[in-house]
Amino acid sequence: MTDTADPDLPRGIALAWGIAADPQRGPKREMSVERIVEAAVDIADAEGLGAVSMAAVAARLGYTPMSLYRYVSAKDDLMLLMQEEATGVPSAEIGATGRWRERLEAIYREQLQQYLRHPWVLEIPISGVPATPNSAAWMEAGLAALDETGLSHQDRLAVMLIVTGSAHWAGTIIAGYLRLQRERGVDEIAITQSEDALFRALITADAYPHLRAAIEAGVFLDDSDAFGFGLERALDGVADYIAAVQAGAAPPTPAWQGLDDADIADDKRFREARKAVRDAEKALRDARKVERQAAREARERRR
Amino acid sequence: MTDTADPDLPRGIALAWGIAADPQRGPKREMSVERIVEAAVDIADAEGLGAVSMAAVAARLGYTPMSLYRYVSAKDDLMLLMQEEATGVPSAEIGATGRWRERLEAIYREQLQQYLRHPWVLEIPISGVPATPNSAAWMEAGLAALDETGLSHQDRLAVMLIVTGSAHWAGTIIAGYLRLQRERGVDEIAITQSEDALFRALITADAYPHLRAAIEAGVFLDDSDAFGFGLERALDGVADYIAAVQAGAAPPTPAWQGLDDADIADDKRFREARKAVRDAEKALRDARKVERQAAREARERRR
DNA sequence: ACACACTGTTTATTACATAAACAGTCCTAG
DNA sequence: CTAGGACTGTTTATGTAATAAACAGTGTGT
Repeated sequence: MTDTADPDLPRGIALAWGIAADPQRGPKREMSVERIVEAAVDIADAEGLGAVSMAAVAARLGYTPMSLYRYVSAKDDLMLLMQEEATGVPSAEIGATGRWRERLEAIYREQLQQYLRHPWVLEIPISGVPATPNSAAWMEAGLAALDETGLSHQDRLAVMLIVTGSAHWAGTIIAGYLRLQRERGVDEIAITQSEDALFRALITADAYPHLRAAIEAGVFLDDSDAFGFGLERALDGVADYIAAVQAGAAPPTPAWQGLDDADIADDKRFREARKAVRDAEKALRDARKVERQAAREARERRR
Repeated sequence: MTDTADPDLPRGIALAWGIAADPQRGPKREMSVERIVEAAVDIADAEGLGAVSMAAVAARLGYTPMSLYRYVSAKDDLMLLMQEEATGVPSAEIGATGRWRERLEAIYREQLQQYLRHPWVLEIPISGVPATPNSAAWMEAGLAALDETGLSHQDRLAVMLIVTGSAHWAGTIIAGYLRLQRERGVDEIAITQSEDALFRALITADAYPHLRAAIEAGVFLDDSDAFGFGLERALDGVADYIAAVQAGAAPPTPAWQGLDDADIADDKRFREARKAVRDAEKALRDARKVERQAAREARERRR
């Protein structure tokens, strides 16, 4: 990794892509960007984004606050790397099985899961499409799923915007409830009940007749998956649209000109690197399998 | 306004509903909650939420920072009131004209407009359904529009969640671009172009074939309304659903089994499995990094 | 071998929320 | 009609941030 980093590339993005220049002289580094990010993510997972201060991260690693700035140019930089770490990559299964709809649903579920595992990601402001490897991987997975539909590239992107938006929205609301639970130290039922009570006290039938009727019907005590409902309706609509396009209503831009890595596919080092990626994918797949198994068993044990 | 405020009602919410007790003795008040909120909103509109400090608000009104605490119990309180102010109420036309679909579209448009007028609202974390008069008014307008559909109250709420979620998501992304424009002092075209260039440099066809193809097709230079597309698909799906319900068909409500590992997060074996997954993810990320590096070098060597 | 790029540390500055104590104002109970 | 005290806006103080600047030690390429 001796590249001269692009001078106009934001430092955080360069780090995320692993194309930041590493220093050659001077004393050995004791820390690493990875360890710093890991510590920061641990803190955020445990105590929220607000608890992530440079001092707290440094303390967790046993250093002084200022030392972190040798690795990360500013807190914003650290946040981008934390986001990238928490975003993760889509599971390999998504790319393998099923039709476009199932695959998009799987992406939604996995993204939502990531948001609930790391709810603080939702607090980081979005500035344009994130130009990092992991977020690109999610987009890639979605576009691959939509390949069979024959939609235009524009439409595919718009559909992916629905999926990621749904996950983001669901994550935002659900994480809000989970935060309330944690803050007040009570369970979900207590929260919904006190919320319902508050509404009953404030929402009068004369000022808000329809909302009041909904409250009376107990909608705020209901725990059905309203977000899943929303996604299903949206995908129904997408299916309609695809059918219409395929019936010849709108112009489907033919989308698939072959990939151009053919020119380096015979390069030895590249082939090795590619094989390593496949192996790593397999290892991840296996680890996820074990995780699911452990989750099942833990639930079993709980009962 | 001499009500004894509910003791268990959060002060901010009491203020929002105008049922907070006003003091009876002592010197005349020079300020008012309204003026404070107005000043705070002005600052946030002009310079972002980050610029709203107690000191800044006080300065704008010509007072010292601490004086605000006589009117607002804490900054969180002020934020809730700012949010309520910025949320506003739906325009009168929405309740008067059109079928459910047009009315929901109008709500979406107005909500999005509010978000773009006051983008800082999107930075305020959501905790449960906001129990304030103005947000209740938006919900009321939506439920009223859905009255004619004959859907269950649960379904109506779920549909409203789609509409508000769409506005929120669109606002989040668009506001992100507007912020970039303001920060860098350039126009929209410059932003999308530099973003497109960044993508072209980072997204390779071998690692992200579909995404690369989309970039080649110019999707990131395209300025069509992808969010409007998303809402229309979703409402298409809602229309299908309404038709199915009215035809008496059993509505398909898919129930995914729990996403929440929260209940077993303290299980030792599960935690270990989860850590293994994270390690595997990291290994994959590293392998991908090496692969990209190898691809770059292979191309270099080829020349 | 030595200059100097680099390390982690120390110290200082600035900005913020808010607690506590204060002096002046004016309502209301006696 | 007056005194007590509730209430006003202010001053001062405390604790927590991010990060700039200067520092003394370390190891590498020339």
